[in-house]
Amino acid sequence: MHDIRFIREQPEAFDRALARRGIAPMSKEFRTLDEERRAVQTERQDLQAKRNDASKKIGEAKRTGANADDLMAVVAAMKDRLTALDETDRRLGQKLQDLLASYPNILSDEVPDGRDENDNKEVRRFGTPPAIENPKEHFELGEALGLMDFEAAAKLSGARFTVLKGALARMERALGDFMLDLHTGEFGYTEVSPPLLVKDEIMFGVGQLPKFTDEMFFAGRTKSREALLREALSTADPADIEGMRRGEISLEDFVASVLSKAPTKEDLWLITTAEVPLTNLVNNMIVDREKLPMRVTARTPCFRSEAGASGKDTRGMLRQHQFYKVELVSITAPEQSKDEHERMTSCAETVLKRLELPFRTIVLCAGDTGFSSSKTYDIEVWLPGQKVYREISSCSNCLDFQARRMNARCRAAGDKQSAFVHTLNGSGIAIGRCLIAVMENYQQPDGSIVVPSALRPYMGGLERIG
RNA sequence: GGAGAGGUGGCUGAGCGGUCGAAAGCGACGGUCUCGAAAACCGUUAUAGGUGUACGCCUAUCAAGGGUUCGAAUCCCUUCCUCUCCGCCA
Repeated sequence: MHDIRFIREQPEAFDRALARRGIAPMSKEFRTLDEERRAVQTERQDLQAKRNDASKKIGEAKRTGANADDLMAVVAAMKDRLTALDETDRRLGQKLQDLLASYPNILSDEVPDGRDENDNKEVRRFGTPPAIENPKEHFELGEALGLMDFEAAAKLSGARFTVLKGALARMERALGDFMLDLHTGEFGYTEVSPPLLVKDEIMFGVGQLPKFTDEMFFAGRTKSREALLREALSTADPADIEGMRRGEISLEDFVASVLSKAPTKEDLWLITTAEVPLTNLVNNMIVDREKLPMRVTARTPCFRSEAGASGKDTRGMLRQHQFYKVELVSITAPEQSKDEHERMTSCAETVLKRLELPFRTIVLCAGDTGFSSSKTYDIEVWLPGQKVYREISSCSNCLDFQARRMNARCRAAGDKQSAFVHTLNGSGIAIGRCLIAVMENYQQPDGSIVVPSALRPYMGGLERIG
């Protein structure tokens, strides 16, 4: 969500920011709409002031028993205009809000120009890829061990699901435990166990709604088609029903009209990441400045439809509809977010260092940076089976972009002025992909997998799988 | 799922058609007093937006959104949330 005052005061800067994302200039439209709305608002408020004044006098007159007919006539005369202004103000205000919420965040100056992932810049590298002869991919290793079952998963849920068994199921659990212990024990994050189903406004707060419904799963409660139909019909305009009966309105138009007015209340969305509930912990709050930065972490399942990735990564468990991830979220005061972003990224990197997995960290270019983010580091882990670095963590500084959508502020004790907080989120890290990385990097010629020493305490001392 | 009771400022809690952005108490902050503190006393005590160079003025907000009315915290409708009892349930 953008700040209309920023656009009003620095229209060129706003247009330049859009240009970096490959979006045509919009400041003119914003300013026209803004001026129109403020004109309406001013007239409306003046009229309201007059009405309030007259109403007050009517009250006094009635109390003393005097005649108030003249005054009442004055108020009645402005009624139509006022109603029209109310409506216009509401409409323009909504239009402005929707427009402000539909453009991506302004990129940091530190983000390199570029169109897509090919233009991302490496910032550092850790470890060296192990020399493995004829390395296998994780699904080959897992299936051979009998601990990874894609057929069973397909039977239960279709494509893009996995059944893990035995030591691999345990390793998944161990990885999450290890990460949570690291972040809470050494980096000061507070562990949270949040809801996995959330409301519309919560998805809006992090920028997931209204634009990205395709990526999400929806948790609707079952209702019969009849009930749904009756519910929709109950909102139909009687004039439309009559019109359709007389054949003046086609069935198609009638249905369209009913649906446009039908209740839009949704049930709940499955979270795509724990960022959603964790960031929204401060939704619609004014937080004490002294309590910032606030650092929280959670291990949760994540649910993604992967609608835009058909055909990509279909083998194995690299890209799933459901996977576990440990998420890091920081809520900071505005001046803290830049340092916090570096700190958070290093917290995520530490996970890979402790597991002794080779990785590199890149900064995403303008064209590859997500909607809500102003700057994003991706951490990519080495996968010997594919011989490439693959994304395993993404750490973003959203500045006040999400805070505006959520109305999340902070205020120092004794201060009058409040400010929007800054929000940051990062994977710390994706558990499913981490499991893959461990399997492939620690694979042995006989198909067994050595357990990284950092993980052994979490697996009852087990040193090798298979 | 059924029945009922509610949602008022940082908190407790009055108000139930007019002068109410809202009594009172608590808390917090400032002052008097004191060597200092406590007590006592006096005072201050929301947020957002519009508008003007400016002390300022105006608008909105008593869960949210509509409506009735000259006028709504107060009346009506819808939604959300909380609590109590019953049923069901890991």
